[in-house]
Amino acid sequence: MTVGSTIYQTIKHDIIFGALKPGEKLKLDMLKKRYDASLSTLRETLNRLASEGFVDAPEQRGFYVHPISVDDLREIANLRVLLECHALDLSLQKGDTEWEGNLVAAHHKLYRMEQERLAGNQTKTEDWKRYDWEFHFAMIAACDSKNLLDLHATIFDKYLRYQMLVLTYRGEVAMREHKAMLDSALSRDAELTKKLLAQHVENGLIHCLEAMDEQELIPQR
Amino acid sequence: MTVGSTIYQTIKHDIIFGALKPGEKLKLDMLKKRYDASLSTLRETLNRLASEGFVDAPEQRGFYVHPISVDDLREIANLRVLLECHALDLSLQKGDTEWEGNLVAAHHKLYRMEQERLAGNQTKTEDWKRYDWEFHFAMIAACDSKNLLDLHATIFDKYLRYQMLVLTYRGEVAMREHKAMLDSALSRDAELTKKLLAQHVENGLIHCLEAMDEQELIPQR
DNA sequence: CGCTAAAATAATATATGATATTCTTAAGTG
DNA sequence: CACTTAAGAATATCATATATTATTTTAGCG
Repeated sequence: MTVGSTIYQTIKHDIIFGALKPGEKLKLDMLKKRYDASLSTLRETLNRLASEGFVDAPEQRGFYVHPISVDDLREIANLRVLLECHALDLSLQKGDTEWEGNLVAAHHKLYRMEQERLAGNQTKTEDWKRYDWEFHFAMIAACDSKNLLDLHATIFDKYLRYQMLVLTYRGEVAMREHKAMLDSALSRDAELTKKLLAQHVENGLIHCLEAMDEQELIPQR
Repeated sequence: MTVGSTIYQTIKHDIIFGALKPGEKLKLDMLKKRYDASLSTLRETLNRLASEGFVDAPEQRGFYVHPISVDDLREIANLRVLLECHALDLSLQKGDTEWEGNLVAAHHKLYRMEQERLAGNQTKTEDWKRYDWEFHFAMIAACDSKNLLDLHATIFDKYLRYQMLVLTYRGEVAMREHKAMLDSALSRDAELTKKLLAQHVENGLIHCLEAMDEQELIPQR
């Protein structure tokens, strides 16, 4: 698929980065114009997104961007910790030197981006988030379980949507957390790395919840 | 959707229960005749199943039933333990009397079915597996995380496909395991219940691996 | 004037046929 | 025997048509 996979990525991207808003009705007619694809292709895409949970598809009533809620965010943060910690365990056991190299590289790129943001350059948000993803992925890449990596990637994206929603930047703190995780991972201290990761996500969650509260973005359920 | 969701369930069922074999090519023409649905509906269905991992959809080359492998089974068993144990933790914390009632009921139905099988009645395999699912689901039903339950349900189904593949029956042993889990869950002993569950799945895994080996069903990767 | 029911409208789910592209296979060539 | 080419098969995409179901509007009634 060329058209299909393109549309899929585009719509998923638009949901994650908020161009398509939580709860928004996805009328096929509108999508057709907006993404310039045929009905069939669009419906295939929406079905995939529905089964991943980015889109709701109540019977006979079309498609909606999956709504947000505090509970949903909490669940997702918990699942991210669960899956990523488990993957970390495996990855720190199995990772070889090649893995270490990729990890160091991924961290370096993320670090550069974080520096830039600290210096005041708030552009390139998507690049920054991509580097963040690539770093976390590099950490668990050696876990050697495709099933696990797939589940994690989806949950990560769902978590990312909430982060993008409130666009909160934790600056130097998150930067230090990333560095600490890199170090503990390289020294193969799984327990410490998992603890740091859990805190990292937990801190992000708190930040996110506060911002959602301030911006009055959200129903409790 | 009536046609759509029906076809979805049917094809998923046929994959899990082996009517559609691992690695089998799913030609649209063939599916059209077999399930009596239109191309568009079928493609929507296959896209959903692909995103859940029951079907592979390599670009431009149609659809295939996701192949089996020893590694895949191992990954899935591990993920089932991870997700179900986590959900157990939450569920034992939060479950109320209503939950206990449903759990006892689910166990009773499973127990009856297991008795019947022990007595030699090997029919109703699908009912038996449904009761097994309902029991495990009842255990974690109070975890209060839709995201978690969804992930678990999918992993459970993938695990089930392997079980159906080798059709091994662990008889009295599995029966005792279920009873032990019921008791420890009702007494809210999360650690014990998790331990029992991990063993339960691990035992099933071993059984499955042995049977796969005997039946020469499988490539290592 | 507010409410319910009927009618009109809009949108979805499904099916079909058409076309361009791509994959697969078989045949032929060097 | 490897490689290229040509034929055939299958897929991906699109446009269109229709039945069914939601939603909105309108009209009628209390």
